[in-house]
Amino acid sequence: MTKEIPSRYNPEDTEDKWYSYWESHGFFHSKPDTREPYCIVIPPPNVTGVLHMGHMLNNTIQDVLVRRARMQGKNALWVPGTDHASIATEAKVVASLREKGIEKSSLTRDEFLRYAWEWKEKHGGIILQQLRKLGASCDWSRTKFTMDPDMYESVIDVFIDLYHKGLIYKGIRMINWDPEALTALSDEEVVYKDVQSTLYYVRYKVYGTEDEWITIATTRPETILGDTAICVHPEDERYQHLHGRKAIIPLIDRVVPIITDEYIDREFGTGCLKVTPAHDINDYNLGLKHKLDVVDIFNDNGTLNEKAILFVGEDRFEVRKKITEKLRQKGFLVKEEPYVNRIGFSERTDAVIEPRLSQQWFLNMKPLAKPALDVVMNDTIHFFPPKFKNTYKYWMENVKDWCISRQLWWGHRIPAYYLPNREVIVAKTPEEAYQIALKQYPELKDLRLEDLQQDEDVLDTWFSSWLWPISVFDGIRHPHNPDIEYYYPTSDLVTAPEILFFWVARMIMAGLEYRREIPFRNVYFTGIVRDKLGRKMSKQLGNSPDPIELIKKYSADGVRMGMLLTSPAGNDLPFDEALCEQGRNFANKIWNALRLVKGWEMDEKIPQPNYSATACKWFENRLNKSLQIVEDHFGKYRISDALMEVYRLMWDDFCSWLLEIVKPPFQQPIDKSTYQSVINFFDTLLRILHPFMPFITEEIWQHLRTRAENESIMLAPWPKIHEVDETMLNDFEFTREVIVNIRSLRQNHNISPKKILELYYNDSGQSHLSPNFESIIAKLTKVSKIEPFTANIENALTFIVKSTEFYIPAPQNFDLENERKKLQEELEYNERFLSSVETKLNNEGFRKNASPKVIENELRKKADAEARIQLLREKLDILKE
RNA sequence: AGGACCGUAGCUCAGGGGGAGAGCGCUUGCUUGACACGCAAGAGGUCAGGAGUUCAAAUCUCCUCGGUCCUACCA
Repeated sequence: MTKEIPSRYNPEDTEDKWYSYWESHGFFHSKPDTREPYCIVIPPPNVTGVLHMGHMLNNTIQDVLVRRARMQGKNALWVPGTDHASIATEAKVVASLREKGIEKSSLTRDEFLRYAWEWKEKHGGIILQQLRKLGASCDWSRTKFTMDPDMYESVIDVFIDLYHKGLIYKGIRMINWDPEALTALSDEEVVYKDVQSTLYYVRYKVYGTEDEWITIATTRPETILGDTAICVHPEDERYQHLHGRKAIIPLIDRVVPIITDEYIDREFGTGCLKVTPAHDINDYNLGLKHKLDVVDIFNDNGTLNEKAILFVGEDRFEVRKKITEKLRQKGFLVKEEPYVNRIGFSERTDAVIEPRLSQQWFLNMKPLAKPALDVVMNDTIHFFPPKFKNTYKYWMENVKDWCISRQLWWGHRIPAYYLPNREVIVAKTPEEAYQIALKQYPELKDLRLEDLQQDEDVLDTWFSSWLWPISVFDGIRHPHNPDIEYYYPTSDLVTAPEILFFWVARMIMAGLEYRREIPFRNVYFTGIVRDKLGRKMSKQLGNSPDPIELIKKYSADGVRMGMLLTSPAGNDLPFDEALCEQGRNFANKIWNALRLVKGWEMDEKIPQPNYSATACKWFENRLNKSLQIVEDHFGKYRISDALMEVYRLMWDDFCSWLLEIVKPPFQQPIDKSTYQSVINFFDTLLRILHPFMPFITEEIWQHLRTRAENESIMLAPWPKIHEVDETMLNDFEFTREVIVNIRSLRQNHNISPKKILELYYNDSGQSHLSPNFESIIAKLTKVSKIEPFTANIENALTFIVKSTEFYIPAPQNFDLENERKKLQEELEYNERFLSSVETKLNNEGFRKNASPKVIENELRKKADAEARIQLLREKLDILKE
């Protein structure tokens, strides 16, 4: 009748078994129906990626939310997918081609893309495969990729639409150039680091003088070749005489104006700035303002071009060394000093970013940002934790236009077509562009389709991810299809605060622009996973454990629990393997609880003992109390707190208390009523635990009762909360304290656990000992009788719970001195406590201002303390004799 | 430089004006007929420091010190 239960839980086999069971039965699949929808779209990981600890955390949380929603009877859908990560993927493909001896430059665009797709098919699915190991209940039939044909088309449609709305434009701007990847980067893709460098002081001769000089300070002497001005502060007394004059650039002898601007910091260096509008954003702005020439001296790859005159074809860092030497030789270098400055690096290639003037496509963000700011500030979208609203607000109010073009091949190619007359047409296909061109420019009579040249660039990856919650349901191309209308807006988004602007903000903008509706109701920001030293886990540092190895060691359930336990929303998560160990231990504990319960033999004839009946009633209430707490935690997205509550309920209340109370003596059967209650409780506990530890809960749930084929705990209903009888809980708490005291006395006085004792209590006050609980005390502490005491008992061990005094006649000589000491300490503590309460009560201000409830509470504290003090004194008196 | 958040037990964190909490770790004792990945009992805190508001402050306000993160970037 019962399946054989192995003595040891084997997670590896079990987890694979249940995952394929769930998947093959289509339990993850969702389609629109009449139920309330619950939907999460996965933050799409890179196709190039492998699972790291950040993913583990993020996806575990999503799975918890989805599984719970599913059990709550909602139509739950978790949409998986990946993004194409243009820079990272292209870099990987280029590298792998190079290993084969193929240079990207020798390939046509189409040839290269064939290789890229090949690479994607081979390596792109790893991370989604790994998510299955974690137990992720994604609807795999809906797996999306940002370059799927429908997704691709959505991106192109949006580009065209925004272009026609006048929000997308092409312009020359100072952008962040990655000379290694040979592409522009957005501001968000640049990471600044402190770098030890040198500040070079270089003197320029003042034009028209024999020996008059002006000295500037720079960290980039190589850019001297692109200088088009020298700038000083208009009020700087040192340079008044130079206003309106000119200076000669060393080595190349170009004559440039000396201009004045209040932008200059007089304190820095010499208070004199060389201006290179082509290679520095601030200089560029100065150049615009003062109408300076722009001399761009760099090639795409960071080497110098012929405009530099000197060092043509050499790398910028080589040139820095060489020009410094040359300036020194010719007496232009006045001094060098060490200097720490912040330098931008490419997030992807780690190359030093070159600020560069370039023609790029931009998206005007201001009109999109305003409504997106409002929905967050007025809590239409909730942020957890809410502190991120501040950061969001700041960014949205200071939003800059988004550079959306990238000089790459892997990605969504910009649908812009250039005509021979250098005009540009934005259209979905070359044919369409051709037709428009004919209409728009009748003068181009001989225009042929082949004359149109499509823009070479692709779009920033985020320009596809920002549509994710809409495009995964094909809601851009078909705004009224059943999926988008049913699942959108999605429920929760779980992501890292690092991509608040990259992604979250932009999704909100896109949602409002294309659906007139928010994309999700709640955003849960996870913490950043750090190592024990507080460093962010990263591939570069090599301080991140391999999640798959962790799962092998501790089981997926164990790792999930480890991730969840200390991860309050938005806080950093200092990861420690010990947490996974704790998860594994917990799994072992539940497993053994199953073995215990299923090992019992049930006998319908025997009556239910009083202790079991009472314990079951208590546990029923305890369970509901916990459910209330868990519900509250979930409502606040406090997942780790919710799990901890369940953990303690299962381990402490269920295993350590309930099971120990109802456990029948060795090889004796258990009564039917208790047995059924315990099985019911166990069933409920497993259901509450299932979202956190899906695998072992399924395994045990299937063992617990005979289940039909097609049944799964995944689909079992989330327990309903019933009312809680607080008196019951208080009574049990009192009982528990009595039991702990007795156990403690046994240990402190070396009384064998097997020795039978007697327990007497002082019945004079209002006793807190409820008769129903006496049988529990008797069972768990091996006392033979529990009675009110009548006469003084000599040689008794005593303890006090609330204001009831308990006596245990000592079976042997106990440590009198020790006992006296403990009583004395307790007495002193109580006296101190009483005096603090009395001070408060005697304070007239307190009696006048405090609420009656508080005063009543203080009076009760006083009465309790007085009673305890009296009892302690009496006991001490007896012991002194 | 500007802003946000945070300093509570050895560690990681809850709590948020009226009796200091949890998990892990630690100590002690246990072959307790489910579990040593365990059972039981314990120890451990001037709630960072200072001032103020209040009858009452870990909690509210201000200052100091320390930490984390975000934004901007000075040649």
